[in-house]
Amino acid sequence: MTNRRENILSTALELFANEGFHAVSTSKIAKQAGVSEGLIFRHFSNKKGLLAAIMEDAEIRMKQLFAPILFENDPQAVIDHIIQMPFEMDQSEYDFWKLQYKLKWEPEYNNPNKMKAVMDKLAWAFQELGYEQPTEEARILTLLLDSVAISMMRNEIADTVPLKTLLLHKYKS
Amino acid sequence: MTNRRENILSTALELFANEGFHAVSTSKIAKQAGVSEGLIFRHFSNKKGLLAAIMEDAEIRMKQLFAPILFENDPQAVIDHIIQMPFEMDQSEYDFWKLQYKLKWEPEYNNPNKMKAVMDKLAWAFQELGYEQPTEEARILTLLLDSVAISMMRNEIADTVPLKTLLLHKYKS
DNA sequence: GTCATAAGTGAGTAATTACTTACAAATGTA
DNA sequence: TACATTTGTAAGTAATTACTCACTTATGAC
Repeated sequence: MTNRRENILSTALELFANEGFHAVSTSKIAKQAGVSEGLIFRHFSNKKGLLAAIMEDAEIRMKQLFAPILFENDPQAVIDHIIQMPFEMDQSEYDFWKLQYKLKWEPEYNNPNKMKAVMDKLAWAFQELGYEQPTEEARILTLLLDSVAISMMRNEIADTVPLKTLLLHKYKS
Repeated sequence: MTNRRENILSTALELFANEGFHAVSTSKIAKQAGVSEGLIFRHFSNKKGLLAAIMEDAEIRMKQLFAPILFENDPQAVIDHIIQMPFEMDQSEYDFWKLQYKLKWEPEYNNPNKMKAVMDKLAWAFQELGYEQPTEEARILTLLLDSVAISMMRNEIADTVPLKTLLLHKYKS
């Protein structure tokens, strides 16, 4: 038998990401996951608890994703790696990222400190490479790449290759 | 007597922007606006109709905001003007912009073509100034400035001055 | 002043909401 | 085998939802 708990988590992720937390009812999640509605509350106690469980999984995944960057000690490689991230994002990960970015609009889930380690590493890289304002450069690049990722998920960018090429070129030492 | 229709529109804008369309009930809007719930449906027929009315007002305002840029014919002034926009955004306009950006997550309200004229003008400016990939440059700058605006509204940027200065410097011919 | 129209209310409505509870089936452990 | 625990269900619940309806009040045109 398929793990029903996982089933609930993944269909809730899909629905929350695409329709929004408040727009999706527990009854709808249960139907789409093929389980009884009560089971959601057995496993997660709350609708918010369900979201919290999804976000806990997400936090682990985020740390895994950014770990290679934090361990990199070639500054140019740090920058290149970060630039490439949105372009390497797989379609199957869209729901995951959509939910992350959407929840940034809910103050209780928006935690900019989650990205602080990455920002600091980027600032270090810019400083190593002799940029005059490494902190601001790091902020600009992370902000830009967030926007790029979001825009890609919305299919607003027909051909992403020239964008990626230009960005890598702009940040080439 | 204060115009009750306007009252509904402005409190709905505030609530939709800060809590989300689905998270806010018509009963809550009515209470906060100090009107009967029925009046909302007299004026806007639907909850969605209320949102549509807000968005119609918004479209007019957006056009007014971007008009000066579209009429500008000094390419460097176009770029400078666009860069400065998020930094000149007043706190009183936050709800307006929050709603615009939030609704981009709902496919039926996300219309990238709304910004096409501005993007084209920016691309023209970059071309005039001899940039090698004006289209991509325009895309990058608009994406970045969206992210900057959003980040500012979330109070994630303590001091915006160095950011603005650096951006103007980066795009100085 | 008269009368049509617009603006506004308050008490409804059926449907849906998140969540509970009593119970059954499955699973692990000795 | 026996039995405790976990996993699962179906049928509830009270509260809230978007929306309607019968009615009153205000406004403007003549």
